[in-house]
Amino acid sequence: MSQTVTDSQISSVSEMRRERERAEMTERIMDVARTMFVQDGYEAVTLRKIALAIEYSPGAIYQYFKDKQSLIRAIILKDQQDLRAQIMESMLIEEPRARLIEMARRYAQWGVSHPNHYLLLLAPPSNWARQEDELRQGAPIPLERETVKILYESVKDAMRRGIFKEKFCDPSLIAATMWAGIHGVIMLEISMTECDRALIGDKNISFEARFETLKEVFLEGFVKE
Amino acid sequence: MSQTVTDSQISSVSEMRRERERAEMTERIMDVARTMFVQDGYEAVTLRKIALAIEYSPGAIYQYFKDKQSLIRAIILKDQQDLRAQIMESMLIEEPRARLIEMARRYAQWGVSHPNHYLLLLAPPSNWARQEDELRQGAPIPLERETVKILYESVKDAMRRGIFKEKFCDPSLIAATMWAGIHGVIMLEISMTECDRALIGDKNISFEARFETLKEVFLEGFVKE
DNA sequence: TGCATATTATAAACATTGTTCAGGAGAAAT
DNA sequence: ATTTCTCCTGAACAATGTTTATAATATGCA
Repeated sequence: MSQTVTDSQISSVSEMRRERERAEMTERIMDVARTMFVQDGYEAVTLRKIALAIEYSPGAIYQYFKDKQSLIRAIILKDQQDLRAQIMESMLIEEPRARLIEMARRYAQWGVSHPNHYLLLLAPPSNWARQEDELRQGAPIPLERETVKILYESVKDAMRRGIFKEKFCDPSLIAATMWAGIHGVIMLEISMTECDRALIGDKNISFEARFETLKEVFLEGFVKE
Repeated sequence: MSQTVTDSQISSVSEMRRERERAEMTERIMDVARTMFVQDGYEAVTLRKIALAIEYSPGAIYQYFKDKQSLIRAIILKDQQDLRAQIMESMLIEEPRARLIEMARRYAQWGVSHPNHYLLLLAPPSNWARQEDELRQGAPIPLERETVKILYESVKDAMRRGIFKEKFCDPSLIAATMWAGIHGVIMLEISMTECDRALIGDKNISFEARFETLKEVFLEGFVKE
């Protein structure tokens, strides 16, 4: 019944143990599922395979997760705390340009090293029902989207300090465009095959080179001087 | 047996009719499937639903398409001839900057108006086996990727005419970065929900505004003067 | 025409998914 | 000791893509 909700009134001691064992089991399922997911993507995470790996029956999983979608979401959500932490670290940088660059770099690097996570976030299967929470007005920002918010705030901050050319006066537009560029570079790296790359020039362009170029363009395009 | 291969030796007249009826049936299946696909994405295209719509049994479809994946690929491939034609039209523009801008605009507009096609191209389900043809060296460029090639050629042409700043000397890098940006803008439009948009600023930013901003940045960043 | 052959559609099955549910086995609480 | 609650299982269900034996039909040819 109570899925992720931790009952605040914990009385007896055995109840605490149950709660702990439940958490352990939840984590165990997630770990097994994560391995499959990271390796082979969403379809590879089969409830029966998980059940086999943890030596339980398929139905048992439903006591810990509402359905397959929730399970994957839980995994991604957890892994994204790492992303959020990484992004947050770049907030320590004072100089607005350097901070934005660092944020972008960390974001891109996370995306490239978590391709399946990233793909599922940006292009979820069309049969995924939207979570109701996300639609509700005034709901807390879903963790998986918070990083975008942070980027936006940093852009606003940078604009306040007047580093952008005057013609770019809308922080939302700047942030959106920056995000679009970064996202594109990530996708280029994630889902482009050797064949695709050949089309665009024989040379082996590294991810870093592409990121550097994007950085240059955005600096020359957005930033003063 | 012979799937898409049209036998070159057509002798009798009735054989021609069969061939024609076969083509008609193929198209009929594709049309029904396309409607579902455009509306609700890949998972919505159910062989049984198609069979119901065309009033045949599910198995019948397998005489016209190897499997579901081939069917969808055929649909996308066909629709992309339209994209290719659109892109090609911008080749008429002589002035390299204007041509690149026009190409980008047409590409982006196609993507936005064919979201499911676009998503499937850029982020195919992880269980999709790569077609062997695409891997083969020296194979003809798959139609779905040809547009990227055209973009690349136009960038090379523009560079030959010296419109880019000297620091950007690799056409592949420029093309890749441009494509990344355009792709990002498309994805922003396609797979961003109202909730996501709210995070990045309250205003309702239109797709056109985002495209314009990207154009500005790239012009200021890449192009001389 | 009559027969052989090739094409095509069907119905039924199969395998694999996610998911549900009745019931049982224990532990916990009383 | 009895009740209650939690957890797990095994079997089932529904929906999917896909295969196959079989029947129907059309074609080609004598």
